[in-house]
Amino acid sequence: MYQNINKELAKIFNNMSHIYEFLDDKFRALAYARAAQIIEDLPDDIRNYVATGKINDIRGIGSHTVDKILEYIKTGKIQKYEELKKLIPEDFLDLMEVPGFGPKTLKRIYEELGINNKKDLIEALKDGRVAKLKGFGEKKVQNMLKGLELYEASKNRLILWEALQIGETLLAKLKQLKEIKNIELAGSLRRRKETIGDIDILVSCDDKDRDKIINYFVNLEDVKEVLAKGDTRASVIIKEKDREVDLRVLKPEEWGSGLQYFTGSKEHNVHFREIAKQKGLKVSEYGVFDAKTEKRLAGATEEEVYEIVGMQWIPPEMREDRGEIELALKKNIPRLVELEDIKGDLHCHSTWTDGFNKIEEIAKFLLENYKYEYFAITDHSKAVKVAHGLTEEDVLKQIEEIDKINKKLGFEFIKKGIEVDIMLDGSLDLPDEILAKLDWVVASIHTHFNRDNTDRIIKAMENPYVCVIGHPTGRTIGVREGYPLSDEIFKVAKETSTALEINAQPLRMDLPDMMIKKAVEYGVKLVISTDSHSLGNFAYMKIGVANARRGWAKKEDILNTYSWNEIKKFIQAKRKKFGVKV
DNA sequence: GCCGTTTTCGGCCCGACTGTTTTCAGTCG
Repeated sequence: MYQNINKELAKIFNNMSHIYEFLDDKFRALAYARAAQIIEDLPDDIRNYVATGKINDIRGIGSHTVDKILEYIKTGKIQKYEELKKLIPEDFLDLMEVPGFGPKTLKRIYEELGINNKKDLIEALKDGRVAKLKGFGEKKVQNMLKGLELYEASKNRLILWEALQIGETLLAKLKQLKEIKNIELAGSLRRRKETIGDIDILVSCDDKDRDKIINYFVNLEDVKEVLAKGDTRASVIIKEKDREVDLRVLKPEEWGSGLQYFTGSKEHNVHFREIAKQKGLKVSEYGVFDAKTEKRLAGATEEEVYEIVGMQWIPPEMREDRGEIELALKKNIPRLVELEDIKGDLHCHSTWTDGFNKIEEIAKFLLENYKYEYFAITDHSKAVKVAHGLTEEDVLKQIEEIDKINKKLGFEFIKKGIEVDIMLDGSLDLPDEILAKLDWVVASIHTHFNRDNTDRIIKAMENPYVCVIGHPTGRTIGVREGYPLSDEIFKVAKETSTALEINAQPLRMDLPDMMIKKAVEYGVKLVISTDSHSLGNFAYMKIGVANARRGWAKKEDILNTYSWNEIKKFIQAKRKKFGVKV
């Protein structure tokens, strides 16, 4: 059992990258930034890669970096980093993340004004000393102060769900302009990252309509402040959450290359362009060109942009440079799961515990608003006292009620389920005789978040009646990190025919994308669930599917894309394996 | 510091905007 060290190591390499930027060694800076990103993205503790020797096969991590990783594992320190830190004021490492505070700017302030901390720097910005430096000026200083203010305010990024709401609202308003030919959300929002910094909107139109569209955008009632406004783009701060929204305006023939470029990720684009370059092509947001003749070869659609570089179109959710480019070159991009594939929601709560709606109400709502074939009521069990969890008797009574409602509906729309609690020792807080009477059993951890919970989850998976592990890592985005888990859980999930949940609550998104990817590699079945506590929550399915796609999950990896009969086979197979009554 | 079907040396994605200039550097995405 271990505490994953990838994050701390990535942070160090990221800081080293900043220091090299400060020292004007931008290519070393780039190399370290890449190494940091790669390490942060690793699905496993880096020590496992060291132990198996796989560390030497990772593209972007060379021998010098490996040496530093080994040094860190052995001593808890990296000598080179300790030396580098002495070359830059401590505060500047964080400051370099602030818009307007680039390495050159900070260095000149340091060298010419002798300022080496954030407090003095703010003072010098305010009293005019910085503005007097050659090449600086009043406006630049104001922008730096503004950047600092914004940085402090937006340290917490928006969660995907909030960003999507904001983005789609703005999209709807812009769509009213008939001059707009194409429109899409771009950036990390289009890739459906779990947290979003800025919101990017892309439109295409004829040249003559550009001004009108940009002016319409910066004058929307949602806009609090205009940061920049040019011929091809505008940046604003919107009132809601003080968020930056960028609008880019493209020509119709540049739509594909522009959308590809502004969707990112940066790492994906850099890799993509490198490959294009090797093939004698030059890619920019304006199109794909022959590097020699400058002849324009593609750009109107994303498909043709990827195709001319010899690749399949890549779904935005995969564009993180995690191997998707290699797949696309081999024309092996999988058909990822889609919202329309989902046949039911297998985790929700009713008024029996902490939900807001009665079971019958939920059933009618889902029949009217979703094309689901089934859904499961999975209220809490008795250990969850704050939610008035169900006792054995309560479960039996709820089964009766569901039977009655199903009879009224004329078919078995509602499946009888439970979200049973996993105790500290891995046992469940309801007996097997009760679980055996239910159609669907979610087992979840709601206590002891500060320990490695691999053992508890494995023990729960070894219960023949547990169908799926709910929100497996227990994380809350921006609030609480998930508890450590070893890869053993994927192995045991596969062996015991237990599914893992992709919980779609906006603050959970649990499993996280990289663990979904790993589960898929292990051949583990997944269930995308909203964990709804009110009718509006069922809409979260959209971001659950998005998260699954970020983990490269296909339709067949997701259990609730199957009919109930097929799901029953999955459940029965597990019970058979454990030799209990099917 | 990384990487290699032209390379173990010499490259490392590309262009717009801003503020400061009067042709450009720095920053950003």
